[in-house]
Amino acid sequence: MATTRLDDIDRKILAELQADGRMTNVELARRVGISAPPCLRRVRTLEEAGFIDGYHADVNPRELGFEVQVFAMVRLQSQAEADLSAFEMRCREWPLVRECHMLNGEIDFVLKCVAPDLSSFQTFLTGDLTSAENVASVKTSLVIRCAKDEPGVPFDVLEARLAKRA
Amino acid sequence: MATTRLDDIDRKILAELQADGRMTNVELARRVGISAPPCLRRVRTLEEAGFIDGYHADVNPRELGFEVQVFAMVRLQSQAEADLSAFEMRCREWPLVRECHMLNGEIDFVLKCVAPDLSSFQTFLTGDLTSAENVASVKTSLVIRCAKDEPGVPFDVLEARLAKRA
DNA sequence: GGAGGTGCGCAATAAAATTTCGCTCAATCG
DNA sequence: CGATTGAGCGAAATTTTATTGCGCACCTCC
Repeated sequence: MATTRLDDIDRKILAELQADGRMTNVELARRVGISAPPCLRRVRTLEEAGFIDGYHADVNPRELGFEVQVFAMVRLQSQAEADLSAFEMRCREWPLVRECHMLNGEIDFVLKCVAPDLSSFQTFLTGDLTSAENVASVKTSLVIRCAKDEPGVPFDVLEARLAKRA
Repeated sequence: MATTRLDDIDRKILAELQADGRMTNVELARRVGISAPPCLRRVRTLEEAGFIDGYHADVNPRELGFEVQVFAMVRLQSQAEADLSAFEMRCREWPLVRECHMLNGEIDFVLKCVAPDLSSFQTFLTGDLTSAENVASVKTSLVIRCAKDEPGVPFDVLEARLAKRA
């Protein structure tokens, strides 16, 4: 496997586990059409090879009192690598920042943040983010609602591409 | 539980499953300090009550040939509810769009997209997104790198708040 | 101070995960 | 060609987990 690409069964495994990460190995094996032992071996291999980075429960922030979700568009004064890295490090330390992506173009970073309420977020925004070293500007937008949230891979697109190549 | 809030054990369960969604119930029970049967009952209850929306394997898009990730900032011509909904519906149908959030402010939606390569993305951008009905403008930014990606709830913040209130 | 409700844990059972091992297929090598 | 070797499968056996069925303890509210 180290040398080869994934086969159909591997891709099915990934698709199934992406859709339901708690599926039992027995059920998974049944769905992809092999028996349990080789199925488990494949899953382990996929994990070790980095195709699967981990498994997580989707915990609903709103239900736990994090009513506010915000996207923050950040521009820095310096885009030198050391300064970019320094900013990323701060983002990792701020618990309200859940995602931090470096972008090309005029915006340097987009952050996805959560907060219990608007006032908590404002405190973070003015006290931490905007006032952090090297931050030139921050534009924020509240999330009004989420129409789709399915991180990961569109396996239907992947299969279509492979079919074409074949 | 239907009436009450979560207790310490419930929050620990959520934190553990957010961190590792495939943990066995036996291990989970050990970590939160109760025996396996009541632990499993609590997990089921949390699932049914909507605190846990699901479980997913993190499948690495790059490893599967989706080299390009893009944030797209979309503005519509009409923000009437029917038009907003119509746009959201299209996003749900586009497999390259993995997330779609409605925002306040001048940008109406932010989309997180993936694609096998730049050319595929451009095809989608010009052929589907930009040319979709009611779309006024789309600004895109390539993701250069991701410094943090931990969707969900910052349980440390949650615990700190609860401690204060107590 | 008992009835009803909530939630725990022990014990038993069912199911799943994991290990072991022999088989098959196919590519490779004499 | 036929033997050899490696990869990968699956049946069977074993170890762990998940799940069910109770009974007990602890509250709360009459």
